[in-house]
Amino acid sequence: MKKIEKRSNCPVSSSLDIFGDKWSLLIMRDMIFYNKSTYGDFLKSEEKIATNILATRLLNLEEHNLIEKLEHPDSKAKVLYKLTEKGIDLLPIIVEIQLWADKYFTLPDAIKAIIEEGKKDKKGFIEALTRQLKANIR
Amino acid sequence: MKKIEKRSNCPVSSSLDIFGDKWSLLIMRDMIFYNKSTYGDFLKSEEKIATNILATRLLNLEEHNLIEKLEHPDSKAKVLYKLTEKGIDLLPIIVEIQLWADKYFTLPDAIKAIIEEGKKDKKGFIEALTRQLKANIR
DNA sequence: CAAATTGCTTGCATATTGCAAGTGATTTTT
DNA sequence: AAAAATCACTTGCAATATGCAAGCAATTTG
Repeated sequence: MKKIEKRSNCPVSSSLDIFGDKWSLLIMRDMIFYNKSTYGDFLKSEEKIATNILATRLLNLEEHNLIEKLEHPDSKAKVLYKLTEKGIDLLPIIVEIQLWADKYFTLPDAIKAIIEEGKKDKKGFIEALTRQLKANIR
Repeated sequence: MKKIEKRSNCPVSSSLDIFGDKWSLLIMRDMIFYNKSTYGDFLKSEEKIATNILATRLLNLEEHNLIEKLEHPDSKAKVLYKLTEKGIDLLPIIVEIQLWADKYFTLPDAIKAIIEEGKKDKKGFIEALTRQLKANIR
């Protein structure tokens, strides 16, 4: 599969060993904020991930238990990718990235609207969304 | 130099376009938490970044104004890399990564000690360290 | 003033990413 | 029930990024 080498015991380094690439957090964003759950959903994202890269990233996320691969209830042809608690717990990181970007980039209004809640009440927003997402996986 | 293509207007995507690789946040960690400021300092880090990679990452961070390259006060042979406000503002992201790692990895005690403060009073810790770092760049 | 240090650059091997075109298993359409 | 479309990938190959080792010019140190 993949060679997973841990560069050090530093928490930042160890975390980046798992999701420190250009795509993993975008997949997690898709699942957390846009409820995407199938291979096709991810392929349709604005950033246009290549299909083979998507496959390897999904595998990696699954191996590290950030997501789970399940049978899709609607069809045998589909696969359901589902967030785990460990994956949902990346939300605070993603929110902080959004807030940083909000401070230093000019963002489209549609996106600013999504961020607005986290800006006004970060803790509350993260807690509420986390609770909602975790309720969904039980 | 480098081809910088913005994949989309998504804040997460745009941010990852800048620091979404395996090394950039480690350099920022070194500057924020360990007061590293020279090329040699970064090379000495536990993760053993290759010298050419370090050079390109520093250039990239500088181009995006996360760090500044200045004359070193002690010696003309040295270069001083200094955090900018934009760079210091990555601290909340790094702290959230540390807290996530603390939850899901077994970390060495020495590192747990550093994280402990952020765990007990995240907001206070981030604010205090941010203030301190920003005081240093004026 | 020779040796060491500092901050890189250069060349080359290996690994990762990206693109385009399949493929086989289902599912939908006719 | 056959044909077409959808779905989740895989495969081959080119382009790019990473990693390793050596080299180098400008200081600085002994």
